[in-house]
Formats: sequence, structure tokens, C-alpha cells
Amino acid sequence: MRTEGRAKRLPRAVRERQIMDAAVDVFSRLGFHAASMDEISEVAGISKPMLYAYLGSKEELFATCIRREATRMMEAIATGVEPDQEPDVQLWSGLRAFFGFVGENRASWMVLHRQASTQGGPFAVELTDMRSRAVSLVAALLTQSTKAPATKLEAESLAAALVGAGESLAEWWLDHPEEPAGVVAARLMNLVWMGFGDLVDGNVWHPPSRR
Amino acid sequence: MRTEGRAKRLPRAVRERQIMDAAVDVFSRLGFHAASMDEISEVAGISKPMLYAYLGSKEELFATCIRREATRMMEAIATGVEPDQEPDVQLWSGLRAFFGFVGENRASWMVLHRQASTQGGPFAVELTDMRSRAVSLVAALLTQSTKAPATKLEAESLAAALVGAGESLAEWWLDHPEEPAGVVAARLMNLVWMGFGDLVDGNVWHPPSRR
DNA sequence: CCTGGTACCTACTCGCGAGTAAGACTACTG
DNA sequence: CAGTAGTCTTACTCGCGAGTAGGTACCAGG
Repeated sequence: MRTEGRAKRLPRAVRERQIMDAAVDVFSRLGFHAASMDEISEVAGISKPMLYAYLGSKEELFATCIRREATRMMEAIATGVEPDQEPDVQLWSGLRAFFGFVGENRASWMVLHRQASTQGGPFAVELTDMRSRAVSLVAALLTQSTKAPATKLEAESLAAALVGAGESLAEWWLDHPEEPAGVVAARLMNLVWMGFGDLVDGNVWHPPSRR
Repeated sequence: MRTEGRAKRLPRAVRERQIMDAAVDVFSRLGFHAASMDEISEVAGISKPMLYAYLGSKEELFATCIRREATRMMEAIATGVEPDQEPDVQLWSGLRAFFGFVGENRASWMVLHRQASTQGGPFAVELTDMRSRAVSLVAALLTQSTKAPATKLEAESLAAALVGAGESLAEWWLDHPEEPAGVVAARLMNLVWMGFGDLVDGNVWHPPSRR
């Protein structure tokens, strides 16, 4: 990019989107520190001062990326879940939506999770916030469907474990891209719903269509 | 540290250990890029050229840290597991050893996992290697105990999911240090062995002493 | 055709941190 | 009490990257 002298004149809103896309790409490949504003401007097809004019400092730019991608992802999941269904079906649709998003937005996910969680301070806050929304959601799902009255704390921590498992399986998936999203989702579904205790006995969970 | 002029004369082996300890500390707090050789030398109580004389470049130093901590951790787990036991007991002892190590070596774990996994290239290799050893171990445990003849691939991927869940729960634990190691371990044990399906019905897994 | 405002640029400053040159201090060995 | 091997230091070089100063091209409306 930027092989030619001057870039086409474009309205600010469009440029800002281009810059954000470039930033997510570069941050995901290089990480926050190793990414340079020079490279981002290059990928975006403009010169460095434009970055500063539009998106502020490097840290501001990064934080803005985090916020945008986090919002996109939460929306994708919210759209995917099917409320007013059995608990296991709700969990299943949530998992499918989650892995679907990650599969189609690997760069977004890397920026969101891998990068944001390692840089301390203001960045991690956005992450923590997003995660806790997810945890509360799962916890509610659990308490609502539990027959034995488990404590709120118990449900919360189990939900945290599940969300963590999802995050980490998505992380693992980055290194095994050949697997389709549905398979990965189903795998986690079986692990957390049935448990190894059942699985080793050959008891498997099936999606609703097969019932 | 380094407030006084000259450091005491010490044999090379001892200095190298001090340097490594300092490096793990600084890398875990700041991350690879943000950590400076100047700060590491300061914490170690010596001057910068000593770092280069003994441990080579910054990247070499980091790789050496990764290798050392990975080895320490695998040894801790190997010592903790109890072979010739029921599968669930083996899993349980493994989990306890793992979370025990992480709890007593938070800095090590952060360097190992959080930092190494985000820096690409040669560092991630060490990590991947360690993880795959863990995965094979769990996969073997699974196939050995499964009645239904699951495919090797299925066992491998479930093992990967479990290891990932462990990693991520440890990650989560860093932000909730008040929980004791045993509780966290038990929680994961219940999640992966019983599954939510059982848990919501009130069926819980108990450690061997209670049987 | 001028006049402003907005998009865009080249070409810098400047501090920080990786890595090094050159030598000084200490302890053991004969 | 040399000589020498290994420990440790001060005081640099040098490149890279964040952030900026001071413009130039382009499109309105008058």
C-alpha cells in the first residue's frame, strides 16, 4: 500500500473505518507493542498524521478497536441465542453463535482476547466487562434450570469456568483452523453438558434436530 | 536494588539463577516488549553487560525463562499424579498438582502462558510442545478408560479442550486470587467429569476420601 | 476567481531501550 | 607477589518508533 503519492480524498467517517480495519489487522498480527503506527498508516493507505488527527494516540486507537470488536461480538451472540427454549438448547445456540463469530473474525478475536488481556490497565477493563456480561448470562441460565438450589456463588464460578473454557477453546482453535465451527462448538457442548464421566460410557449429547 | 556501587562477587551459576528469577518477575509484570533489559538488570542487582555476557540477547533470555518454567511445571505435575488409580482419581490428582503449582508460582505461569502465547515465533513453540505433552497424557488416560471405542482423534480433541479449560481457568484464577487452589481444582473436576447435565440435577463428584 | 475549511502530505524532533567497547576490581594459583 | 582468569562496571552508540510542525492539494460557497 501507499506506493503512490497521494491518497484519494474521502469523507472522515469512511477513513476512520478503514483505519480501524487496518489497526485491528496489524494489532492482531503483531500485538500492541510490536505494532507501529507507521505500519498501521501504511496498511490503511494514508499517512501517519491522519491517524493522530482522527483517532488520537496509539493507546486511544487500540482502546477504540477493543470496544468496537467487543460490541460486534456481543451483538452476534445476542442475535444467535434462542430464548424460551430448553437450557441445553439455549447453551447450544450460544456456543454456535460464539464460535461462528470467532471463525469469521479471527483477527477481531485475537485483538480482543489475546492482545487486550495481556496489556494491563484500561484495556483489560473493556475485556473484563464483556466477559462478566457473558458470565452473568450463563449463570442466569444455570440457576434458572437447576433443580437443586445451588448458591449464586457456585453458579457464578461454574459459569466463569465455562466461559473460560470457551475462550480457551477458541484460542486453541486458532491453531487448528481446519476444524469447522460446528464441530468445535459441539465438542465443548458435550464436554460441559455431559462430562467425561458420561462420555467414557458412550453417552453423548445430540443437537435438537436429532431428537 | 543496585543502590550501591559494586555487586558482590559470585560464581556464575548463582548469578544466572538470580538473573533468571529477576527476568521471570519483570517479564510477568510488564510483558516481553515492555520489559527492558535495564530493569531486569536492576532487579537482579547487577549491571546490564552481565546479562549479555551470561544469557545472551533479550530473546534468548526470554526463551530460556520459558524453558525453565515449563520444565519446573511439568515436573511438579508428574510428581503429583498417582498412576495405577481409577481414571477420575488420576485426573483429580493431576488437576490438584497443576493448580497447586500455578497458585505458588503465579509469575511463572504468567510468563509461561500469557506472555509466551502472545509472542509469536520461537517462543510459542516451547509452549505448544509443553501443551501437547499434557494433551497426550490426558488423551491416553481417556482412551484407556473409555468403554465405547472412541476414535483417537476424538479423544485427542477432548483432551485438548480439557487442557484448554484448565489453562483458562488458571488464567481466570489470576484475577480471583482469594479462592484456594483445591476449590478451583474441584470446580473444574466437577465441570469436566460430571457435566452441567448432572450438576443441575444435583449429582456431584467427590474426592476419594469421601467414598 | 478568491477564500476558507477540510483532507492530506513530507520531514522532522526526541526519548527510550537494545546492544557494546574498554577497562577496573577481586581472587586464586604458582 | 606476579600473572591470569573470571567477575563486574561506567559510559557510550545507534536505530526505531511515538508524536508534531508546517506545510500542500482539493472542494465548497460566495
